[in-house]
Amino acid sequence: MSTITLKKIASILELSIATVSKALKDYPDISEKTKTKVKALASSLNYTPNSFAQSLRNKESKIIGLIIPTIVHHFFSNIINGVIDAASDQGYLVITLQSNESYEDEKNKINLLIEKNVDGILLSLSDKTVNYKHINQLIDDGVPIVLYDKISKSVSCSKVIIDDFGAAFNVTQYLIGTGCKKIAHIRGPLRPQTTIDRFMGYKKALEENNIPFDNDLVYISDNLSFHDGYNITSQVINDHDKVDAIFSFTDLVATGVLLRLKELGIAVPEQISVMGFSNWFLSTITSPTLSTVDQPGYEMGRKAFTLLYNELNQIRNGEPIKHEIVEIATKIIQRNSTKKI
Amino acid sequence: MSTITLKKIASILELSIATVSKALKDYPDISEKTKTKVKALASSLNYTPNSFAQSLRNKESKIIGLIIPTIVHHFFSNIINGVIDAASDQGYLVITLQSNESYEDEKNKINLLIEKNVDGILLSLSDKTVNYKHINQLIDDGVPIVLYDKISKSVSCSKVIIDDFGAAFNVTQYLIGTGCKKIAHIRGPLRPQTTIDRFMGYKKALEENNIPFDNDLVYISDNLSFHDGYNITSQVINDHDKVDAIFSFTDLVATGVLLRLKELGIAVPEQISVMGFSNWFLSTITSPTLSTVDQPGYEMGRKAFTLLYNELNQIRNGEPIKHEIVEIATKIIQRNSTKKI
DNA sequence: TTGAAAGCGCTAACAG
DNA sequence: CTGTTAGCGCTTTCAA
Repeated sequence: MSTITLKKIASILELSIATVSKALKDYPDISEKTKTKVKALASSLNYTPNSFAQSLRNKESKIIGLIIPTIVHHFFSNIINGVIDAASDQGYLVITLQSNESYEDEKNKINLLIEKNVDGILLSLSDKTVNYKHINQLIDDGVPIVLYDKISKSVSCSKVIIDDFGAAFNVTQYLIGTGCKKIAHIRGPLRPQTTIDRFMGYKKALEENNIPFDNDLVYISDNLSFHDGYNITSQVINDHDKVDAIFSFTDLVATGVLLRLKELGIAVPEQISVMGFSNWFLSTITSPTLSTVDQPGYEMGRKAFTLLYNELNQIRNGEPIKHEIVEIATKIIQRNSTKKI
Repeated sequence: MSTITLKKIASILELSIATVSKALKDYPDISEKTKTKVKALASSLNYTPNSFAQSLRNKESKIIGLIIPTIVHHFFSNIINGVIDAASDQGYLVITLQSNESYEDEKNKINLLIEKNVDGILLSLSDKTVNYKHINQLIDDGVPIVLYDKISKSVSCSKVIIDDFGAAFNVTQYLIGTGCKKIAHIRGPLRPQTTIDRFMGYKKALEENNIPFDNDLVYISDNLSFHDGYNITSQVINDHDKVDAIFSFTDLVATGVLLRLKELGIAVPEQISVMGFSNWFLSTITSPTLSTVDQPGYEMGRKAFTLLYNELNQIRNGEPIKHEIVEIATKIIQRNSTKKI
């Protein structure tokens, strides 16, 4: 494909490059006649502007970077999908990179993106990231950035988060509403804010319902795995009498809970209600199907892009940049592992 | 960030832009002294070359496009991951786009990528794509493209495929080896080559073992869904006596099979063996766990990029372009839904 | 060993 | 209404 350039079109039509350029962009100061002539030739020649030249002039690439902790992951896949869709609605393309929950990777991937002159970055902090110099550096350099899902309060930029606290609060409230009184909680590792918030929501709901919080009913799953759920369930049953609900901070772990309970001959939900979190696909095919919390990843992705897009526009218009923090609401998906109200 | 350019560095050091450029790239005709001086300043100023200018000169973006039928999908996520990893090993970044299994989307997304001047494209054909003009156009235009997973024989370019025929053949052979004699097959829709190949592999293995092929034992799942598996199992049991194995062309459907068999009180694998295909995560948490075929998505992604990269190099070196067709081997994952040999 | 100059393809201010 | 010109930041040839 001997590439078509404005120059080529100009020379064929015996016009100047500038005129051709303007004609193609419908500048008002070009006659209709030339416009149609130029456009006709351009489209028949299958002209596409050279994006490098455009970017070089306009100082924008119409490409954004997306750094995701783990690509092979249902929730994050949905986020990727939402970001790509929302971006493409505005004519943006997205370069995706994976941080592998590693601080080093996170820094390196950010650099790669910066070197490619992306217009902005969408980032979910890795679990291991504890200092935010690299992020603050970006912000100081004027690179628009929005944090999604795993964020930090000590970084000043736009953010999109799931309302984990509220979600866990509602779940616990809901379990209590179905008559549960002794609710165990399987929480995640101590670090990420999300698992902290879910734990706090659980605790708060107990308190508001005058159920004394018992720390012995809280178990930690470090691996977020099916087996953790399985093993912890054995412990729960061993340690306590009359537990009537287990609220797991993620579906996969809850799936392990379900299996272990079935093996132990404990009826779900009659004897023990089981609640997951995330609404992964697999929660629809366990037996019984798993009640859970829908985390709208797709919507989160869309929203994250939108916030970035807003900042991009503010910059373009020379307006002051307004950071925005958006909480995405979750909703309880009631299936067969919990009692009806 | 008042961006640092070669010009700026040059003026600070009172050198010419050309010298600075060459010093940074270790040209042999620059003195060590200036080189170190230039490099020191550049790194202290945090200089990163403007990628647009570079691309404009070098006519390459070091970005490739990846068109994926469905982003939220375990197998495809793995492919994305493999592509991104392999690309980043060679300093390439990847823009991901989704075709939604739509012919129109496929064409549009390709255009977006072309407009961004990506160096090459990785594409899995949508199920609805029946004519290949747009692809052949690309190839004629000299855009390197490699097809992965869902390919077409009528397009002449590099390709990476799963050996579906061989995989299904091996599965069937394996089932026969465990003593199964009346093996039902749940196949996918008529169109995509993958489901055809799996069906053909099944058939061939029966023939080679002198088991007469019976078309009544072949069922079609149109939705690739859990419920299809569930419902078809009812039919299978209803239609036939003594079926001793059900080989489903995908895990999700097999999961439905397992549930229905359990409900019917049919022991797996004692009475009926169940075999899936794809080794999705969910096959590890069914009960019993599901024997299946591992489709190495990650490896496929890596390989697809590698083929593209090879072509890119051939072009750069002015060599003739060699198309390569690679078949990725699968392996049987033996779990508890089939009898041991 | 260094630098001047041309040019990649496009845009936009300005002149005619 | 059209064209000239300068310049975005970089690379590379050729001259000094």
